[in-house]
Amino acid sequence: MAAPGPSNFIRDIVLEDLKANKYGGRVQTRFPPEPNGYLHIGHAKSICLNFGLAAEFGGKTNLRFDDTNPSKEETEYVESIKENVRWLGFDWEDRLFYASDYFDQLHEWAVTLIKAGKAYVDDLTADEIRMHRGTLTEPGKDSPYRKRSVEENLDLFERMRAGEFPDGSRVLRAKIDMASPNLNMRDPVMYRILHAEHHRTGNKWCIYPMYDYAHGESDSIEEVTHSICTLEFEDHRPLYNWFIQQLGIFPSRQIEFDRLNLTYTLLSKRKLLQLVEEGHVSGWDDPRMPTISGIKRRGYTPEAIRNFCGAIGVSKTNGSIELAMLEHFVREDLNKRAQRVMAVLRPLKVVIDNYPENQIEEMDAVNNPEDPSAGTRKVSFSRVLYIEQDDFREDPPKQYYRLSPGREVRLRYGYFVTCTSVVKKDQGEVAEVHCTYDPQTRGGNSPPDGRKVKSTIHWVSAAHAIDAEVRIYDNLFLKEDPNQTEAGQNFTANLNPKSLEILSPAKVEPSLANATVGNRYQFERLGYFCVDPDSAPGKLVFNRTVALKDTWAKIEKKTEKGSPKR
RNA sequence: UGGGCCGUCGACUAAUGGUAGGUCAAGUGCCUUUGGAGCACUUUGUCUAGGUUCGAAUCCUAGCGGCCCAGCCA
Repeated sequence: MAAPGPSNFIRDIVLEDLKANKYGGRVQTRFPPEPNGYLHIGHAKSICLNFGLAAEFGGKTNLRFDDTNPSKEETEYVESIKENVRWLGFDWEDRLFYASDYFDQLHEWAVTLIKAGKAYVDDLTADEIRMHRGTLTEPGKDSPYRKRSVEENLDLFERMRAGEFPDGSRVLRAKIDMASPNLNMRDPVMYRILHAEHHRTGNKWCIYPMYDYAHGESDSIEEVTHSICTLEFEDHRPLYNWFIQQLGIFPSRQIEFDRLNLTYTLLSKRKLLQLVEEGHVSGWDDPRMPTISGIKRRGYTPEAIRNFCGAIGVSKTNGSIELAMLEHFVREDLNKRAQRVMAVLRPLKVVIDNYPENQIEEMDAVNNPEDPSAGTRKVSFSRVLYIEQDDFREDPPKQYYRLSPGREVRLRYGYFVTCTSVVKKDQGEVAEVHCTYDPQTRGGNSPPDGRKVKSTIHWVSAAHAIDAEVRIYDNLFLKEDPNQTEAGQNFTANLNPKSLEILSPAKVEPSLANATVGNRYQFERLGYFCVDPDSAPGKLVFNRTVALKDTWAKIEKKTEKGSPKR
């Protein structure tokens, strides 16, 4: 048993069922992805819910691939899904299942239903079936094949299975009610003919069960007690229950919850696939993608994602979580664990004129103020440094506390420096800044006279810094709801052309020389960054996971409205 | 327009007929060798109208609004 999980209505139901001893005190859940794409943060919500709930009550969670459609499913996807679930920190132990494990049983049950007069082979074309289905407001019409004898149905279904008929020529349908107000009950298709190779069963089958026929039974076979799924399957529940009742098999209880929506992001496997296929992103694991692989590469931690999933709750209202909520949980987690380091993204040369030409000092820097056990390290200080271009303004606006002519600031763990002059390029652009330092402020300590400084900025020693490429990410989409488009456009019209900005060369402190892929750091005053797999020996590539909260950016944005900037 | 589901601060979510609370966001102040972090404080909410009740976010009725369903996809 684990600690109590976050309260929600599904947990309440489980609690009630436990109290009523409904399943002999058992809690069995499952996470049932279709292996037709990569998992995304929305799936993480479901994974946390299913695994979390079972763990809390000493139950088990199965990983089951709902692989009933061979034309869309691939082994690459099952591997990525297994890896992602594991990375998130969950373990299905020996309970890895596939709906395809149940194809024989499902087929046998289909025969049972035919024998009971509850299923029939229909020769209508797909178009004809659609026309017979009726509409939302009008009942459907019975297929002319609905009254076939059991013998004929058995014979035809067997010949479907034997491969006698071409794709699409016949289907097996449940015989329920063509006048049902619930369209799912209007004689739904159970089996279709698909002469396609399945990623696991190969060419054994040329008929494949529909999800609606396979899903409930798969849960039943696994004796899943609480079958948790998203809202759109609510209308399907009566159908799943119908099959279970006709067959007299273990009744799992289906409970539906709202799928995750996140502002500025798309959570649809189909659309994510489109982004990959059309090359709008570099792949399923592009750090701008909301896939587990993408946010992992971006530098998110499993803990942050789990905390997020716990915090957003579970309900049946369809809403959209602000992206800021997700970002909060990465910052919260990384703040505690990420080592601090100094890095300059857009370098501006600073010369400290009164600092001895060949002198180098090793300054002590704290690795993580949130975690004293992380210790300290040395950083080299010298006469020529780089600071952030943003940290200098020749003509500082109100409330800008950083370096500007005549102003003194602290170089973190270095010295107090005062800007004395500026060297410009022909175009008037600032090429370098000259300063003087106060030797009495070594380590960045306040001088004996008690002089205070309004700002502390980061720096790297020009002679010691190493080059790196830094990738800055912004939202992939410009609109809160990427699906909101004008007529004739699709969501790709909302793509943010500036979602990726590459900064190179950035200058980072030399302690980063042996950073390895996946390592996460806080670049002081900038944000959290991690080493990208594109890195190679001597060529570091960092992804910005998320920026630090930026009070100055907020002030600047606010004043920008009223008055022109600068 | 048939059926199903859902409406609580800007966002998400609690309150299970009895004080509308939490998180994020926003704002203010304190603190600070990160304009980070932390701490303190503040603003804003029960879709509407009736009804039941000593008492309603909660129960009932009627409206209004949103989402889903007419794949041989899942």
